[in-house]
Amino acid sequence: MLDPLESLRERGLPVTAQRIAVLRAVSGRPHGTADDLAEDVRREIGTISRQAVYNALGTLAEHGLIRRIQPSGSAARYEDRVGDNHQHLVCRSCGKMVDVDCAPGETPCLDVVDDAGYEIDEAEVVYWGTCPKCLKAR
Amino acid sequence: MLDPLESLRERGLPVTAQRIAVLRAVSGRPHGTADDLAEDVRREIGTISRQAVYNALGTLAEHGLIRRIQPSGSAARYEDRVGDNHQHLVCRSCGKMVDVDCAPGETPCLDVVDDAGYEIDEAEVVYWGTCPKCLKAR
DNA sequence: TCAACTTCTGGACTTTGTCAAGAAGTTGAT
DNA sequence: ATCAACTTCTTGACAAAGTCCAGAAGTTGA
Repeated sequence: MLDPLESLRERGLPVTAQRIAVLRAVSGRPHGTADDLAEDVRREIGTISRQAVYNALGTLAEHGLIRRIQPSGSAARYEDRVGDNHQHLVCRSCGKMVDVDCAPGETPCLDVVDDAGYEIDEAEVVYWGTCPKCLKAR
Repeated sequence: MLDPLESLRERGLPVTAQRIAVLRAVSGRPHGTADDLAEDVRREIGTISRQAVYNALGTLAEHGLIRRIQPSGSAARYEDRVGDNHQHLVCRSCGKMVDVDCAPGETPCLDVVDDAGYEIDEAEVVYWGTCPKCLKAR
């Protein structure tokens, strides 16, 4: 990914140690939860408040530097792969999440028969299944 | 929908007043949260514990009598339209959720390039946007 | 009617996240 | 380098959604 500092400057966001560390943490642990990331950040810069982590994640997501995913029944997760339209595959049994690429060029079912007057801006796809490990354990 | 009592019997589930009432409540309030439904149930049968509501919702969902949807940043919701592959459209601003039908016959992007060894059983699609009311309010 | 099993109740507890107020840091202009 | 204006961070309280547990009650099939 781009240099965190540059990424922030580019968008006119004030640069803080917390934001840089959070950005690095997301980069280093794709699909991490806010808690996971807070731990990583603490390992890097000593301490950070929970609120600062949520603030940073929220701001970064809002400005398109990271992407927030929230699968059913689990805390929100974050990743820095943005803008490439990949989707996610989640194990029902252990919660493990992996990236999947859709058939290239195909946007999944974006044609809605009746949009009920909504202005649609995003389609989020989550595939549910069982991961190899959990399949074996059955 | 089918008679609640019959639906439970068919699946060999013990029939309890709570389950019947929860099933009815889901039927009568599509996209309701556990709390919404608990209120409806109390109106019908007097009292029910929170745990019983969660138990019933969990069991019913597990046996395919209802479907659980969990949009980002909101409590889980339940509906009794099952088995017809419709999807959901959620307002980013007020959280209102409506059903949408995909182009008939098309299963959305179920061809995954690399399934990472997972056994995929469901693709969940959530459309994000702004509802007519919130569009007007801007 | 009875025994075995499952579910329900009630309360404590956990997780995930938000709110608010004051302290500290960041930025751009001087 | 310094200063004012603004934003962010810290701390602690709070809230929502759900889970865990143990004992009471209900359900089912024999």
